[in-house]
Amino acid sequence: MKRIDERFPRKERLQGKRNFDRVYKDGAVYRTQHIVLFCLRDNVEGRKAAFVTSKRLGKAVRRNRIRRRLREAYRRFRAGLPERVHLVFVARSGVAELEWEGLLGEMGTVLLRAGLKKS
RNA sequence: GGUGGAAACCAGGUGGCCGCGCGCGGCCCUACGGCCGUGUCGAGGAAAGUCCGGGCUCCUCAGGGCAGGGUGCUGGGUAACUCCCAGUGGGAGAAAUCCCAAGGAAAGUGCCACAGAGAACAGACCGCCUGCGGCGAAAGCCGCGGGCAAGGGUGAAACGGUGAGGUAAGAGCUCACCAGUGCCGGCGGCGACGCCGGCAGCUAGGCAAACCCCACCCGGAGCAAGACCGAAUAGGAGAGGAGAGACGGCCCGUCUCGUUCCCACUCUCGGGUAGGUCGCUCGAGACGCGCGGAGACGCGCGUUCAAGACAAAUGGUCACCGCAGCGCACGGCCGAUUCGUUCGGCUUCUUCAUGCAGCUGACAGAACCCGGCUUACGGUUUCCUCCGGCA
RNA sequence: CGCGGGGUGGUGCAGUCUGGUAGCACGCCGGGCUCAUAACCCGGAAGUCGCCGGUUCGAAUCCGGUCCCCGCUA
Repeated sequence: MKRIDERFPRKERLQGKRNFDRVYKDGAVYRTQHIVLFCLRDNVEGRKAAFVTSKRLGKAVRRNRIRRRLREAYRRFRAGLPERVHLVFVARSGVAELEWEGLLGEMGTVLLRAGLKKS
């Protein structure tokens, strides 16, 4: 079996306030129960993603854990995504209680809805 | 076994698979960077709150004062502290032990509600005693005046306590003892202070976490400090300045021609935004040993380099093992029973001792770096206090 | 990183500086007025003063600690 590329290097992280603002302003929005996805495909450089955990989700330890799990889940789908797309994943309350399989499933769902992934 | 208290320590482990950051090595490469390999490498005791104290950096700098703020028993530790250690004096407790912003109220100002007669150079309601007058058989009562502060009552607090003398009744009015205050002396201690002796006066309220006084300390900002590199656009400074003149503006000139400057163009320079790099981790460092000290801590020697992110890395997932608790089963005990069994309850003690792919596992994430404080929180060990039982 | 403001009946606020009585409005409850409702009139209940300590005879108030909420600068 061919090993799939599950890496997520630093340069694929979305950084800088202006990039975020652009995705929030011009990007399309897709929601599931625990994830909100902002997605911008027009006129962007590279494939970049970011994960947002607001203070409402808990203190720093809890937010870090949520963000790390989201990133791990994203890694599983990264290779099948388009080359030019900016993504911002926003965690909603309840993600922390989600099982790993459930989180993977939800990540797949939200990417499917955004049309970034074939079923 | 319980109970209360004090210290010290730990912060589950191992291994796959997939990732992230950093360092090192190699290869590719103009460079940014990419790929591969590799590592005693990669969160905490509080990384937290940001309550103190420093280092570091910049600003202002001739020195000082005032204002403002902080601290407040003594001695020591420290780079420094509001911290720590050792003591002193108070307080809590049966004890182990713990707690205390603990200078000054005979510098000044202010406050002390309600109650109460009186609350700050005390006061006289009831009361006690007494002189005179009146009434009355008397006890006594009434009126006017005087003496007193023992007793009652109020209050958080009422101007020493007990006893004796004294007196009309009383009172530190006098005396003895005690408590407390001030002063002097001696002894011990570096000192706070303690102990002892003497003298004085006769009692002097509390609150300075009220204003304040006294002593000591404090310049301001903060790593988004600060340093360097530096697009695009606009603007600034300087240099060059061809060609055309039918054609920009201005000046000289009637016009033509011509010239200077501006503009345009080219080049250079400096400031500087976005952005990037540095600051950024070797430091009051960590560990070990020895010495000094009662301790905080200090000194010496040796070894060692152990996170550096920036919409913010240090993880995700699976398996096994360990510890503690819980649950269930089994076992044990008790009760009921149709006495094969089945059902229900308990499993708190003693001895022996078993299983489960069972469940649960605390507080919490570095953001320039240290020293503290405070708060959150799971567990282990040791020592001590008191209580109960057994020997 | 550095600061500021706030927490008091159900709600919104006074009172805190200068310590002794917690007050106002709306709402709520009961009664009256009305055929009835509103308005109006009368009466009433309701507050661990965020929490924990300390100072004081006495603390919402003074002091220290702590928790939460809101906001500001870069």
